[in-house]
Amino acid sequence: MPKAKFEGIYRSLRQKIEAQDYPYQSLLPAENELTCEYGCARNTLRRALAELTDQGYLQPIQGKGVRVIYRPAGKTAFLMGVIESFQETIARNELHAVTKVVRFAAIETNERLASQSGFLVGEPLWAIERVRYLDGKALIRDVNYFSQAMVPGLTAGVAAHSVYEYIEKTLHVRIATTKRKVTVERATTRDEELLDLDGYGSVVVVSNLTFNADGLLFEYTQSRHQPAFFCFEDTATRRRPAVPPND
Amino acid sequence: MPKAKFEGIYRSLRQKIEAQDYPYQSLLPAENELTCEYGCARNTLRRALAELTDQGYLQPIQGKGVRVIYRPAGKTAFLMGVIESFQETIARNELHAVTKVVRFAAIETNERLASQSGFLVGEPLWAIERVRYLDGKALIRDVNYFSQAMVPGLTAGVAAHSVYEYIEKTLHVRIATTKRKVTVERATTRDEELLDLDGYGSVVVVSNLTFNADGLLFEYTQSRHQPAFFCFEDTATRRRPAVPPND
DNA sequence: GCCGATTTGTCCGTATGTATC
DNA sequence: CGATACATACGGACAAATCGG
Repeated sequence: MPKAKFEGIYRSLRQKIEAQDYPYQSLLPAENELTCEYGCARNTLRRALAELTDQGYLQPIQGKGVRVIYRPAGKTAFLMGVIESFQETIARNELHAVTKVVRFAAIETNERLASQSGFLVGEPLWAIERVRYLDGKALIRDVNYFSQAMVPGLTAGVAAHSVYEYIEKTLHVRIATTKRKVTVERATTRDEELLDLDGYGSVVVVSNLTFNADGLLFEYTQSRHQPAFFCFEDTATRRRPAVPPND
Repeated sequence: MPKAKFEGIYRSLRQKIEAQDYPYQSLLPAENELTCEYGCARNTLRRALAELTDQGYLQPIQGKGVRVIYRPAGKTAFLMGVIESFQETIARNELHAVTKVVRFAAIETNERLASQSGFLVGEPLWAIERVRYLDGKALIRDVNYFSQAMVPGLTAGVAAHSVYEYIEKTLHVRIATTKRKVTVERATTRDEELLDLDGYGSVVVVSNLTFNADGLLFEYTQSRHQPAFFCFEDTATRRRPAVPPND
C-alpha cells in the first residue's frame, strides 16, 4: 500500500532484483519498456531507478542500459543509510535480545552536553542509559538524551521496550534525518563494568543527532559497542572530488 | 564548470548554506522564489534540493518550507557517503602524508579471495599493500586488488602516488559505486609490525568493493586503520523523503 | 472549525542532448 | 551514419500539508 506510485515501482523492482529475477551483472529492460510495463511516465520510473542506484542495486550506463550490481549478502548487524532502532535490527536478524535500563533521569543541558549535541544550555532532557544484551552477552551501552518538549511522558518502562516505537506510534512524531559519526575509543571503567568486552580494551562509539520531520533536533545518542559485534554497511557514489585534485 | 544546470544550483546553494548565508534552523526561500532567482524550472531546482537533503543539509517540510539543518563541524578524517581517495582526504584536511608501498605483485584470484571479493577464480589481479603515514605515524595499512584487465599498466611507482588519479586521469575510467563494510578486528602480527598501534590490540577494517561506470567490479580493498585516527560521518534518512530524477 | 493562500509532493508529456552500438 | 538508450530540462496539473484569518 505505498502511497506514491514511484514507491510501488521501486519495491517491485527491488523485489525482482533481490529474487535474482534480474540477475547480477544483467541489464534491465530499457526504460521505455518498463514505463509500458508499469503504466507510468518515464520520470516516475526514473525516480524508482534513482533510488535503487543510490542504494547500490543498479548502475546506469548511458547509451547502453542499466546494469544490476546487487548480489545477496550475509545478514549484518547494522545498516547504514537507513535509520533503524535496536528493536528493528534484532527483529530483522532474528536475534534474542534483552534491554536493561540502568539510568533514567530528567536533567537540564549543561555546557559540555550542549557543545556535543547542539541542544541549548538549560533545555530539559531525558537522560537514559541502557545496556543491550544479545544472547546473554552485554554488547551495547546506549546513552540517550531526548528533548522533554518533543518527547513528553517518557518513562523507564517505555525505555525498556522501544523509545522509537513510542515516539512514532504514540506521539506520532515522524523521524526524518540522522547525522551519525563513528569512532573508536578506549573503554572507560564504566564500559568495562557494564559490557562483556571479551579482552577488547576499546569500544566503537556511534554518535547520533536525530531530527524530526520539522527539522528540529530531538535526540542525541551515544552508542558504545563491543567491537567484535559491530558492523556497518554502506553504499557510496563518486561525485566530483570535494577538493580540487592535488596533483 | 558544472555541465548540468542542476549541479550549478546545487553548488551555489550548498556554498550559501555552508557560509551560513542561510543559517542553521532557518527556512529557505520558497521553491518558486528560488526558481526565479536561478532562472530554471521547478523540477530542476528540486533536484538540487533533493541532493542537499540526502546529504544532510536540508529538511523539507510539506506545506511549510525547507529547513536548514546543516551546522559547520570539525574536520574529520574520513567521509562516508562519497568516494574519496586517500590523497583527497589528506588534501581536504591539510595533512602531511606519506605512502609506502610494501608489496606490489601480479597474482591470480584464488578461492578465498574470490569468495570475499566477487572476482572470478583465476582472474589476473594486481595485489598492492601500502602503509599510510600521517605526520610520521603509520596509521593505515591498505591491501588493494585491482583487475589487471581494467587497470592495465599499473606500477609500484603509480601505487606510491595515487592509483585513483591514474585510473581516472590516465585511463579515463570513471569510478561510480562503492559498497563498503566497516568492522573491528584484533590486530594481526603484520598489523603490529607495520602500524603504530599505540597500545590498541585491534584495527578498524574497511572493506570496499568498487564498480566502474560500466557496472563491472574492478577493485577490492581492505583498509586497516589505527583505531584512534579513524572517524567517519554519515547522514541517514528514515522512510524516504525525495529523490526526483525528474529532469 | 472552515476556508483560502502558500508551499512542498507527485505525476505527466514533451523536447533536446549525449553516449553506445 | 542511424537507431537505441540514458541524461537533462521545461512547463503544467493536481494532491497534501501548513498556517492565518
